[in-house]
Amino acid sequence: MLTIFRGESTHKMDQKGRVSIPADYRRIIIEENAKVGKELDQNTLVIVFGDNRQSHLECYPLTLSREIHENIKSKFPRGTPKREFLDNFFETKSIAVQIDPNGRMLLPQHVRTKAELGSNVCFAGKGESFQMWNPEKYSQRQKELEAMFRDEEIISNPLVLLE
Amino acid sequence: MLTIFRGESTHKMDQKGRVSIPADYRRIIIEENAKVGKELDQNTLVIVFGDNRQSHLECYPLTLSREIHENIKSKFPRGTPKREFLDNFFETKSIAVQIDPNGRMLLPQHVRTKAELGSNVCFAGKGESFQMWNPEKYSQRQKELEAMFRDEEIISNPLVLLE
DNA sequence: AATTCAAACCATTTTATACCACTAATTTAA
DNA sequence: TTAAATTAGTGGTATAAAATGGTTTGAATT
Repeated sequence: MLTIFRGESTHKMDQKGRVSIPADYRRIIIEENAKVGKELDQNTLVIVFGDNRQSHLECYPLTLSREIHENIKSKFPRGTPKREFLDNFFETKSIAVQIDPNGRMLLPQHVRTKAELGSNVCFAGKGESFQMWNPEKYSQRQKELEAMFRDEEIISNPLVLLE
Repeated sequence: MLTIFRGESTHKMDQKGRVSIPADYRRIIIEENAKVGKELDQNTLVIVFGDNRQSHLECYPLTLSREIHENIKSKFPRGTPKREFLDNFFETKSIAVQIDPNGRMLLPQHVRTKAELGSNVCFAGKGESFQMWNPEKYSQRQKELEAMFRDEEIISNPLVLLE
């Protein structure tokens, strides 16, 4: 089984804020969460909505959420500005949601508003996490990404960047 | 594990000073307190209002309150200025409140006054603790935080801070 | 005895969760 | 390769829980 979030897809969100989680993402989340323990948390995922520099939602299993938390704690002493900033970004500006029996999650209103989500939501796998986007914002971001390396370097194949 | 205070929300406070504690925070508090023992203390939480450098309330379960207390005792000998300062900050300028059968806490008048709390209270999860804020003060602080790293470093994603 | 404040109780609104049903797509097995 | 079975995605409804407002009781204070 691949523990890599892959691919892009669009799902419906209803008025109550319910969205189906792509089935393969769901499997990865459950499988990852199993490593952490606690049966109760088994179908939990963490969603970071962050501050105004980000217009999408960043989603990950408890394993990665915990890794980030531990990183923050060990690298930045309590009371320092960076610590406060990071705690705020990754903990205050985030939520934990449950996967319901139908494989959906329920996004609270303030999160939907923050990410400008309407009746359609784009999912994008990003390896160890996945993202949720407003479809327009998403294709906009895609264009930006494509343009980003078009001019300076002529890249026939992005693999060259890995050299 | 899910014992991390997360997210932000706003709750009403009535004239008597009663505020609902976000349900997930409540669960974490109870779960944490269970580690300490004493059935009586099961639904107690500690609120530090501190001195004038802080305009919010810092709230945590008995486990953390105890940990802080032990830390102070072991690191600063009785009679030293630092010891006096810390005792004053974390013990004198704090209260222990109960969670009532409806999931609310009752804030005494002097604490409400100190934190400038009116009919709306902002809750902000901070990992091992959570905070309560006057909504205006809160959004003001948020702006400050966001500005804090905008100019000096170009951060497309705060994760780079973790490298 | 009157006043104040905390605690308990009760009721309503809102929101989240569970439950059920349908369709489409995919997989499995005959 | 088709029919049956399963899984995915979606919508609606019923139920439970959370948030909050109000009233009453009880203890402590003046």
